[in-house]
Amino acid sequence: MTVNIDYCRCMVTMLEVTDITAPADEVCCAALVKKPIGQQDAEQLAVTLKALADPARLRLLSIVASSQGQEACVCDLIEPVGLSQPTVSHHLKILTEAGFLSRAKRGTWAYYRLQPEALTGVADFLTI
Amino acid sequence: MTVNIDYCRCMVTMLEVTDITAPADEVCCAALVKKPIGQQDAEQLAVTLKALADPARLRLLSIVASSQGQEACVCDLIEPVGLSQPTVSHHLKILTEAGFLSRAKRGTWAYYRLQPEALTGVADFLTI
DNA sequence: GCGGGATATTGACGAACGTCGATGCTCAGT
DNA sequence: ACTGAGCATCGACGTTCGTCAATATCCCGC
Repeated sequence: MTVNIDYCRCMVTMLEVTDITAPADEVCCAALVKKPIGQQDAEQLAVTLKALADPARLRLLSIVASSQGQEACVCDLIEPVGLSQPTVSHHLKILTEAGFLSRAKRGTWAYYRLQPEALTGVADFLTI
Repeated sequence: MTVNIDYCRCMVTMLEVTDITAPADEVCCAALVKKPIGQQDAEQLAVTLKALADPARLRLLSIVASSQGQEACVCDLIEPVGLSQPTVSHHLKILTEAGFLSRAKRGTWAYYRLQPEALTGVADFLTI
């Protein structure tokens, strides 16, 4: 697996790692491992991870992601996850605010679409 | 970024994706995106992600990871995170049970060491 | 503009979580 | 053995979270 400098830059700016003092023996990335992150960065990252850390939201995200066009409306999600409509809307809102989904209203339907960059962004954080 | 088949196999076995019916137009990985995950898999993955989804635990993990030998004892972690010793022990236990840290007692000290595979395992889940 | 369908918001409730002080446990040195 | 240091566990507290029923909002077709 090769990781180029662009992936790193995305993370570096997000974590504002401006003064890297750790030994530069690694190629790139893994901001979490290079240098202790600050309190604010930790809180922001925790919010993002907390959006994923729920079985219902993981299933919703997975259903949307595996739908054609990586897109689905709320009415198609209620029955598969077995939760009430307000609860599904609640979870979709959290996923959207965290950047994992985007929302587009067409008619009376609300279509949620996967934002793959958000997933890869989190993944790069955890990759050595 | 190239992802080989071995990374995929690791995830496939973990999610027991035995009957992949989704179109095989993608090379590999991203079990979350290929096919809707089941309830049990979602709960297990949520437990793992929930272990990361806390500012104190992210900071602890980051401090341990950036220590020499990717290892640190509890007494070295209390002051940097600014929490009580019982709270630090509590968080370290959660991170250890989730597989992100390992614990080794030497004398009266308990040394926690980073388990990088756990991080890459989660990252592969989220990578397209 | 009215009625009905799809979705979002509100309010409420129980469960889970993060935190701490107090206490228990284990090991090293005396 | 006794003592102190390092760490884990326990019990308790306030907060956050996930969930639902009820209600509000938006939009389309008549």
